[in-house]
Amino acid sequence: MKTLKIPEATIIRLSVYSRHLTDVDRKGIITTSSGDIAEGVGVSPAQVRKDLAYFGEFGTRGVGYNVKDLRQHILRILGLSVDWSVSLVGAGHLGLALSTYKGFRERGFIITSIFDSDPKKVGTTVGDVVVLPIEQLVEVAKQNRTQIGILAVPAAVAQEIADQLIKAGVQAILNFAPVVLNVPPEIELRNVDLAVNLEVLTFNVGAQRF
Amino acid sequence: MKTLKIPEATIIRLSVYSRHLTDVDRKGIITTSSGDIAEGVGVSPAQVRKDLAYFGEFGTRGVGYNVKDLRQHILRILGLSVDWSVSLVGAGHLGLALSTYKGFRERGFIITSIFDSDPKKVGTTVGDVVVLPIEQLVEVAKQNRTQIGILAVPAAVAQEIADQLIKAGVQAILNFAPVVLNVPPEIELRNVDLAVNLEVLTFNVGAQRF
DNA sequence: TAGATTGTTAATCGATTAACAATC
DNA sequence: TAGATTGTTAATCGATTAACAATC
Repeated sequence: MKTLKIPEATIIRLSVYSRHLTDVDRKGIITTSSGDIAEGVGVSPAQVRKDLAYFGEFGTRGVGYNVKDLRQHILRILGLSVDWSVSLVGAGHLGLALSTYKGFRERGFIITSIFDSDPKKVGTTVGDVVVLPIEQLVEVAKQNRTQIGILAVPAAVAQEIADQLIKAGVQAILNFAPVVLNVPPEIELRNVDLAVNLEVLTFNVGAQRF
Repeated sequence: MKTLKIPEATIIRLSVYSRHLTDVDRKGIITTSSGDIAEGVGVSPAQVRKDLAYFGEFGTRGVGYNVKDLRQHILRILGLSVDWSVSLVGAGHLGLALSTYKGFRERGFIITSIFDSDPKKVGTTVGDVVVLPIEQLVEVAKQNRTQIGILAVPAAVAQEIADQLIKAGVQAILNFAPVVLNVPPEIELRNVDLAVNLEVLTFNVGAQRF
C-alpha cells in the first residue's frame, strides 16, 4: 500500500472535473482534452494532467481522453462507484435543504435516516424518510451500517452528536456547525462554515488595504 | 498600497480564530497566547503568530494577547467592523436555512432583500424580509446598495442571476449552485459545493487504495 | 533576574507551472 | 509524415514549520 500523498486540492478538483465531464457527456461529446477540461472549469491544462497522473494514465497522446471513460475513472477514484449510507442529524431548514438536495442522491449518497431532538419534527416525513428521535441515533445508525453522518445541528450540541455518530460506527462526518470538533484520527471530518465563506469575501472586497 | 500577497488559508484561519476568541472572551478570559489559540482551533502556535504577523503586532512578548483587543483587530481585518448589505436569491430550503442562520447577523451580514421566481413564495415573509419577485432584483438590490449576493438557486439559472446581481452592483457573490460561474475579475466569488465536500470525505475513507 | 512568549528569519515542505520527450 | 496532446520531469512558486533573538 503505497501512500503517495495526494493534495486535497487535487481531490476537490477531481470532483469538479467529474461534474464537468457529466455535462460534456450529456452533450454527446465523445472525446475531450486537458485543455478543454481546463477551460471548462477554470484551471490550467497542466494542472488537469498532473491531477490525473496521481492515479494512472487515462488518456491517449495526440488524441485526448474518452469522456465517458475518464468520468467513470474519476468517479471510481472518488469512491463514488458504490452507494454510501448517510445519516442526517438536524431536521431544521438546513437539514431539509440537504435532504432534498438532488446532487447527493445522484452521486450515490443515500440518506437512510434523519434525526431531530424536537418532538414536533419527530414522525414527520422528509422525502421518504421518517424523522426519528435523537435518542435512537446510535441504535438506528448502527443497524443501517451508516458510513457518513451529516451534522446540521446547533454548535452547542455538535460535539455530543458527533460522539454518538462515532459510537454508531460512521467513518466520516460532514459538520455544518460553526465549532471545532474533536474526533479520533481514523474518522474523516470536514467542516462547512457558512460564515467563514462570507468573511473571506468581505476580506477580499477590502483587501486593497493591505 | 503594498499588496503583499496573503494566503487565503490565512484568511480562513483568521475567521476561525475570531470565533474562538469570541468564545474565550465570553468565558471572561482576559489574556491568551498563540499556544492557547493553536490548541483551541487545531493548528500550530507558529502558524497563529505567522498569520497575525501579516497584519501587524498585536501581542506583547512574554505576555501574550489581550483577548478583546485581538478579537477586534481580527474582525477589522476581515472587514467585519461594518455591516454588509446582503441579497439572497432563492427562497427554497437552502435559502431559508441561510436567511435564518444566526451567525450571519451576528457578524454584520444583514439580509436586506430576498428574491424568488416562484409566485407562491413571493409575498411571504422570511424573518422580517418580504420575498420579492426575481424581476425586481436589479432595481431593488441597486436601491439597497447591496454589496453581497448569495445564490441559492438551481444550477441552470445561476449564471443568469449572477449577471443580474453584478448589474445591480454587488461586489461579491457566494454561490451555492454546483456550476462554474463566469464573473468579471473585480467581482469576488466563492463557491460552496455541498457534494464536493462529501466526495472529499468518501475519497479519504477509501484513500488507503492509493 | 528568570521565565515566558512574541515577532521574524531561515529551512523545509508541498503544490503549481512550464517545458518537452513520447507517442498517437 | 505532420500535428496534436499526453504523461512526466524539472523549475518555480508559495505556504508551513522550526528556531531563536527580542523583550515583557
